[in-house]
Order: sequence, then C-alpha cells, then structure tokens
Amino acid sequence: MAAVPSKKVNIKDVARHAGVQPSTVSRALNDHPEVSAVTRAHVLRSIQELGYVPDRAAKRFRSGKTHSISLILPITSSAFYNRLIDSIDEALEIYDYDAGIFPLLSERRLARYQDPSALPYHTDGLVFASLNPDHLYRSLLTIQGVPAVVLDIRTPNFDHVVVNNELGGALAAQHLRLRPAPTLVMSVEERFETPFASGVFQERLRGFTAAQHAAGLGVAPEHLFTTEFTLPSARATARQMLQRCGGPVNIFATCDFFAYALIEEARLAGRSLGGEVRIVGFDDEPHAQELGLSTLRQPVEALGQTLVRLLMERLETPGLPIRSVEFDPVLQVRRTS
Amino acid sequence: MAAVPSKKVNIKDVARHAGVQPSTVSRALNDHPEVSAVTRAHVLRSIQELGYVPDRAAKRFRSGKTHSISLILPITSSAFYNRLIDSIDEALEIYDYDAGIFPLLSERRLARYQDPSALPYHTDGLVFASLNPDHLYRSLLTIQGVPAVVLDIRTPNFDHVVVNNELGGALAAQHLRLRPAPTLVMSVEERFETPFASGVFQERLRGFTAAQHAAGLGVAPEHLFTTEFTLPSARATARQMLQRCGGPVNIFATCDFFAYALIEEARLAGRSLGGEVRIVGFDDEPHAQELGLSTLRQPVEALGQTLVRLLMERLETPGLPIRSVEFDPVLQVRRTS
DNA sequence: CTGAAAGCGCTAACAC
DNA sequence: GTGTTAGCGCTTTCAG
Repeated sequence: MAAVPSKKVNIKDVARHAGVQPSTVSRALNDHPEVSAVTRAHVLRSIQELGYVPDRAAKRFRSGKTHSISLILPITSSAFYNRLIDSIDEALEIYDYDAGIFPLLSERRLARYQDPSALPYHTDGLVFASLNPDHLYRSLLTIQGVPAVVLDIRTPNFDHVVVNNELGGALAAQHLRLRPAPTLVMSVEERFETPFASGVFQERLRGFTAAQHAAGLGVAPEHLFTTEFTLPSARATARQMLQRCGGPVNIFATCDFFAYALIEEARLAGRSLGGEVRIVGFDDEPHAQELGLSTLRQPVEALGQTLVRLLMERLETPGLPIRSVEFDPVLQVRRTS
Repeated sequence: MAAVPSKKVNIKDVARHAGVQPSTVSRALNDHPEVSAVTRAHVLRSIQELGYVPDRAAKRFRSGKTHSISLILPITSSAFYNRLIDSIDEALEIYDYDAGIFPLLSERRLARYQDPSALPYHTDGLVFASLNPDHLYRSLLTIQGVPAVVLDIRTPNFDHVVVNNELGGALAAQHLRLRPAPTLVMSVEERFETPFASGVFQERLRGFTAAQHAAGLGVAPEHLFTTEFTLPSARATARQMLQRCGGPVNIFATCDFFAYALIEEARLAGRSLGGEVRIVGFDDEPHAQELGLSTLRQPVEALGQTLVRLLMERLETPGLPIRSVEFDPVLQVRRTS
C-alpha cells in the first residue's frame, strides 16, 4: 500500500511493473480463461503493490456496460416502494446487477433529469415505478440508448408491468357488501397535469364504484372523501368521515396509509373496528398485518422480478416487441372488516 | 425527428451534416464563447435534425466530470434523511450539481459497493451520511479518486460535519430536571461490529447520563430501555415503560420515532402528556410540531449546506487539509414537557 | 473563429 | 497464452 501516489496509476504502469502487456493485465482483471494462473497471480500482485484501481470512466466507455440499472420512482418513504426496491435488488442478484435509486422528489429534479447526461442514464437500463416516461420528458431522446421498463402504467412505448387495480377495487366492494351499511371511500386527488401521476388511485376508485353500480348501489358524491398525502390531512379527513356516519359504516381506503389514519381515529373515537366500523385498505404494507387491517395485497416480489426479467431480456435482445404483464391483487381479510 | 435510426449518430455525423469539424460541434454544444452565433445555430439545427444525443460515457470519460455526487446513507424512510436529501439537493443547485441517492439497505448492497466500479463511485464526489467510510470498506482504494465528506462521524480521514449530540442529551436532562420525577430513557442498541452504526444514539444517551450525574442524579440501569427500530417493538417498549412508572414520569427518547410510540401509548393509557408524563425527543421531525412534541432540533439545512460546501471546495482544491464542522442542537419546548 | 490532430484508459481483434 | 495494434467518442490543445 503506497503512500499518496503522485499520480494515478493506470493499466500501463501495472503492465510495465509486471513485465507484460496492458491487454494481459486487462485479461487477468476480467477473469478471462485464456490467461495462465502464474501470469494472473503475478499481475494481481503488481496491482496490489501499486494500488491500482481501474479507471471507472474508461472501463465503462470501452465496455459499454455498468452492470447497474436505475430505479426512478416518485418517493422512497413509502413501504410499498421500499419493498419494491428490495425485490428488485434481489431479482438483480442472479444477473450480477445493481440498482441506483433516483427519487423524483421535486420539480427541480425533474428539470435536471431532462439532461441526457444526468446520472440516472449512466446505467444499462431504467425502471420507472409509477411514473410515465412519455409524460416525464420533453423528448424521449433524453433517455436515448437506455432501455426502460415501466411499473403501474400501461404504455404502448415501453415494456410494462401493471396491477389490476380495478379488480382490487371491485374485490373491496364485493367484500364490504357482505354487511350492508353506508359506504364511504377515502382517496386522493391525482393531478394529471403533472408527470407525477400514475393513475392507480383513480383505477382503484373506478373499480370500486363500477362494482357498486353493478350491484345496484353506487357511490354518492358526498360519500367520496379526498385528502392530501400527509398524516395530518389524512387524520383530519378520517375524523370527518367517522363523524359523518355515527352508526355502522363501511370504508374503502385506496391505500393503507389512509386506512391507518382511519384506524387511529376510530380508536380515539371508541368505535369498534371490524364491527361498527369496517375498513378495507390497499397495498398490504408491513404494518397492515400488525394492525389487523383488511387490505388488497399487491404481489410486490413478483412485480420486481418481472420488471427485472423484462429489462434484462431487453438488454440482451434489443429488438424485442413491447411486452405487457398484469398481476391480480388478492384480498387479505383481517380484523378490520 | 428521424424514425428509429439504424445506428446511433455521433459527433462526426453531426459535423459532416453541418459541414464543420467535430471540434466545432463540441464547442457549440458546450457553450464555448469563441464560436460564432451563425455556426452555433447551424450546428444546433443539424443536431436537431439528426436527433443527436452526446454519448454519456464518452463525454464523462473525456471530461472527467459528471456534475453529480452520490449520497450514501443507511435508509431513506426516515424524515431526517428526507430533509437531508432536500437540503443537499437545494445546496447543490448553485453549483449546478445533482445528487444520486444510494441507500445501504442490505448486506448485499454493502458487498456490491466494495467494487470500485459500482455506480455510486461514478460521480464527482461522495457524501456519507451516518456511515463511516473507514469501516464500510475493506480497503479505501474502493473509493479512490472520489473525494468524500462525512456526516455524523468524527473521522480523521475525511471532512466531516457533526451535531453535538452530547449537548443535546444534556439539554434534555437539564430541561426534564425542572420537575423532579422518576426519569427513564428509551434508546436503541447500536451494534458496533456492523458498519451501519454511527454512534449518535450512544452520544445522546451519554450526554444525558453525564448531565444527570453532574446534577447528582444518574440514570439507573433499570430506567434505561432499549428497543428495536420498528414500530411494534417501539410501541411494546413504550407500554412497558409507562406501566413501570404509574405516577409522574420524565422520559428522554433518543429519537422522535421512539417519542411517537410513547405518545400513542400514553394516550391509549389515558395519561396526561406534559403533565403526568413528560417526554423529550430528538430530531424535530415534521410530525413533532403537529404532535406538540418537545424535542431537540438538528439544523438539517445547515448540515446539508455545509456538507455540500466542503465537498465542492475539495473538488476545486484537492490538496485541502481535513476539516471538521460542529453544529449545536436546539431544544424546542412544546406541549409534551 | 474554425480546422487538424492528438489522446484520455481501456478492451478486443488479430497475430504469433 | 501472450503481444501488437486499433479504436471507442469526445474534448482540447495548437495552428492558422
């Protein structure tokens, strides 16, 4: 281990030190089978002695590969995306790949990511989670040359994996109908002008409403409550909803986060969960089980695996036609319903 | 906008199309002042027509710059790190830089990040948040050539920014002593064998304990409760603590997350917050204000700004000596104490 | 203001 | 099994 080296040592220095050619050093480093064990050992020792680290930029430039992909998503602080990150990480292992996480947390980031040489595109492939590349970019040239797959959005331009959210809504409706009672929905208003909307909440709501209509019931406008995606707003809305219906009530929350707010407020109000107040959420986040929340489980592991498989196939075979894979959510009945 | 181009168009194609030399195209693209307005316009039009996108890898290889840095942190799902990300993002703006987020969520990631050509090191600089590069790597050669700064850890090898956590603990102790009562602490056991420990919780605890001792009080071992970093564990521990002391009690939670659990359990048990049960947390997360939690505020914006400044200075002037900056936390008294 | 040419560090043909 | 050589696409001297 040398002290501060006066200049960065490159592959030529190593070659000279080991008495071989740069190509041999390269072969030894990249585990080519044609290099003899003795030479390899010799070269590796020179590398050790000189403290050589291959130039990252040159390596990538020449080989054209980074062995990593970028995961572009709206936020990272939700349990769903954390599970997705985990499942993608795991699925990448067998391909010897890595994922960088790029949360699109602000307009500023969105603006910077218009630049084709922004960091996320310095990888071999892209996964867009709940984000539509068709809307994200002024021109798709931005991500030119980097294959992409999309989660949660049906797009004709990219491989995509979606969950049948309408079915999820329908399953919730069907289940809650087991006990007739005033039926409320708690959802969020997605702003479709922004590129940050995937439409999943609308789909869940639509599935629920359609199923209610099919059963001759429907959802009255005053029974539909929308909230912001923050704890205080969700709590306030939940309180309002529970005050509106004093007696037995059924509630469909379009995500578990909203359901949590409902559970807390119901408890504070002393209303019996699963009896007087019945709740079905969506996502099956980790807390859901502890809290006994009935909810719709998304097959997150399968989503991650499929996204990775589609992307890796496309890396290997660029000319592939666009593929679309759909998964069904599954109703998990627990104590709140 | 051409259809699917048979082959990727490069700077030579653009030059030929525009009737100039590659160097001129490069100059036009990189806003060199020496190129005439007419030529620039001409070149830009060719670029448009051909749908040219500069090769990311070649650009970086040649220029040696990515205009981005990597933020390496333990998790992303805590409010503190989200605020840190925001403040770093903001601070980077004036430098025309960008940050990639690399959460070290698993042993697998840690293992992959031993590779010097892993994605995080394909940037111009590194910020380690609550993570010690000295322990993270088998050899620091892994990050060779990429300047780094560290948050939360005093290390002789890197520029670092720390918060005086011991002072925070002492301030909490001093404040809680205003009303004499049995005094409990809720903390976490940091495992120092792993590279995932920064030591901040120990520091907070140490500061608290030292201050109590100095006041002739001390913290009895049975008054120190440790928990896991999960909601159910925190809730269970909180319940235990409140059951242990039926009457007036003072509690120092070494982070707001634990304090939330205490608040919820105190409410469920019908104990009066700020009266019978007094709580001081640490971090001043966003919820803290809504909940009226007394807590120690970390100057997150200043931390982010300072980290960025130190890193940018080092990028400009590689030979700089190691610098250390310390910030004091500030006690925010609200309703829980 | 623009052209010509060198070269960044590495990998991969092609020889031998 | 190793050496030789060309070249990836861009930026940056140096001329003119």
